[in-house]
Amino acid sequence: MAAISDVARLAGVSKATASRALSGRGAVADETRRRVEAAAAEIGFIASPAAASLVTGRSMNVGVIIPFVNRWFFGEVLEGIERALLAAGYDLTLYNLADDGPERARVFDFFLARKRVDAVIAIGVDLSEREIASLEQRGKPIVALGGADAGVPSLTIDDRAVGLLATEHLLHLGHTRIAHLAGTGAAPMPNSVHGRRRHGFLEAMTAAGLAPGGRAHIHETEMTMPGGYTGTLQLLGHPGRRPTALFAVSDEVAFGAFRAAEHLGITIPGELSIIGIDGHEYSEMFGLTTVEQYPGEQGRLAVDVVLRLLGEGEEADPLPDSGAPLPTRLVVRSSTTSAPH
Amino acid sequence: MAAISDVARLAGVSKATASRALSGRGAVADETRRRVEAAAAEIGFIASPAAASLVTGRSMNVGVIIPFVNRWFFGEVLEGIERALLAAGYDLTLYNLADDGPERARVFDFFLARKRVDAVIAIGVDLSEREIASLEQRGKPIVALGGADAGVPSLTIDDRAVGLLATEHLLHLGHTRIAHLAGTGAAPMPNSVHGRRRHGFLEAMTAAGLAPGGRAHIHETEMTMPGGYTGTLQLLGHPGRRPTALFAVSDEVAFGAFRAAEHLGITIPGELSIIGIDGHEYSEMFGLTTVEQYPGEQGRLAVDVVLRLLGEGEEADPLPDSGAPLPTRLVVRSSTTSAPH
DNA sequence: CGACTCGTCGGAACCGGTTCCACTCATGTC
DNA sequence: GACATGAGTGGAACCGGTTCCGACGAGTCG
Repeated sequence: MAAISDVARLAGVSKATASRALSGRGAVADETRRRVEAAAAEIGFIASPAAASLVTGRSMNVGVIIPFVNRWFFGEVLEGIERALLAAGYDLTLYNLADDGPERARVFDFFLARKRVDAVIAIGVDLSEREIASLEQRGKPIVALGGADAGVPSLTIDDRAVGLLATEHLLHLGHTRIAHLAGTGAAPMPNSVHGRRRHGFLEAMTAAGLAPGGRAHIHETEMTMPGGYTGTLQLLGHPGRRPTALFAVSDEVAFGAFRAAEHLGITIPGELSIIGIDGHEYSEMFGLTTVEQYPGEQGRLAVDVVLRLLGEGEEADPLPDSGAPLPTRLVVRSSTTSAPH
Repeated sequence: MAAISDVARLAGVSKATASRALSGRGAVADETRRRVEAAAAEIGFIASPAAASLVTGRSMNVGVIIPFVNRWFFGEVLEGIERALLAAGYDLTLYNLADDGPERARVFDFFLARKRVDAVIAIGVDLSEREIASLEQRGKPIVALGGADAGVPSLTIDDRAVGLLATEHLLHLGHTRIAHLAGTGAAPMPNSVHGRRRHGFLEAMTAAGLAPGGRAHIHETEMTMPGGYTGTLQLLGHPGRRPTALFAVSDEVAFGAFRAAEHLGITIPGELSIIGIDGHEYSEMFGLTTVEQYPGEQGRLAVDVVLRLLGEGEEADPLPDSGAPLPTRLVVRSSTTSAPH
């Protein structure tokens, strides 16, 4: 209701001075600033973002594109981003793009094309060249997180190395019959997160002289607990020599494997060792050995990069080693042990 | 880059007519409209939301306050809201307010007080009177979902009835020693979701003449899988006559109970029946009997109410039975069976 | 045939800030 | 004491739409 002209009148200054006093830009005498601030407080003045945005061209708002909110990794990233953005005075506009349906085009061509977001953070989505070009042409920085995007600053762990590390952990324990529960599309999409983890697995197995003949020991499944459950049932359910260790592409998948093993009467880690990836909140409860990553922190980092790209906090904090993969850590718990015999 | 004045010039009309043609408000000849639309398409005109918002006072943006994004119920609600809002041409600005820290005041006094959101949807948060007043005074409709908010339109299931229903299911199966894993704060906060479910439990037990003497059969725990795990260990871990049935305040808590039962060597449902609440995506995998609710649909409904409050689609769709509790459904699976003997 | 209605359109004000530019005045320098 | 310097301030333009109001022409009616 109250406009800056009201504040100016009450404080006995011009609109220009009132604006300078409240925004902190430009020179204003301390005494004047105090008067303006007092006047603003008195009438409960709150600046209209629309008006400011209209003239400055900046909306103090960042768009976040995310394929799921209900998967642990994505939820954590989102929380981390939200916190960091809020602290910097930015709003977060959420776009949940699960599939590549018509909504996706609408989001890019309408919602994101307008001058409503200053930048875009894309989590785990592969941006097409057209989409990237559309945003960059409008001067909107893009930061990718966990995707396989070329041409835009992107933050990601080294999924290949992580797959290698997890598999080597099992190899070091003496396992030779090791199965991998991969994410869907891992084989046909070698550059996806799933594909890179699968690659790390194969690399370690090959190096150990255990390259699986067929693909018998790799099973692709959805990245969920039920996916891990049914995948494990199929992997271990048939007779014959069973694997003694299982590398699950994510902790949630590993949880499903726990449940399947229970169902099949297989003890963990006695008859089956299981390792996952993520450092899921629940992994401790399961006693799951895992390679941790830190999605909340990754979200915060993505915001850092975005803000720098927007010209904020220029030299405040040092540049993060751009290009360097994000940190991970092997955490050994009770779900992995030496191979039987 | 391109402004509406450019479109107007190219189409050979005034700014006023161009605006009318593109926004659909006001009378414009069909032929003129086509010319304007062609001109807009030619130069890739996209209206600036800030400019429109400045004069109309509407931002086409709804704020959503949510305490967690990584709990199944909340994530599903968020997805439902996002989809519905997007379809209506609205943006969704996310505020993740986990605790009642200083951020909360900042969100209400700064972020939400500005003219940036047209309305607010609050999920599972108890709004203070001051917070409600602050928003309503600025003409911003509020819709509450799953909270215990008085004074604002609120959508919720009948948690007491759900607790009653779940407990009666166990009673009908002949169970008499029934434990309840309640959410934290259920007893001191009888109006919370946890409190109302607990109340339904007690009501059913009392009606069956089984009112628990002490509170031995109720254990409060965090609303997560690890919470259910440790809670169940404490509930069933000590010697003596164990409960034969467990009513978990949520499916996630129930999942934790499954894991704890496995750990204790208790078979389900042979030695322990378990029922949850939610209709969690994973409940089928666990074979969990549960009282389903439909958070995605609830989110959609909340958007319906908000849009109506904003004066959109006034009589398009009929009013939902305001005040009537949201639908739930008992789904019996393999985790519950008749009491032993 | 004059008056009136109605559809269509243009001019101009306006939303609420920010910022450029010009101006004043106190201070410092030679 | 003349002059450059710079902090502090006000006036006014401006961002890019929307909408009020009035004008104009065509069709209708008495």
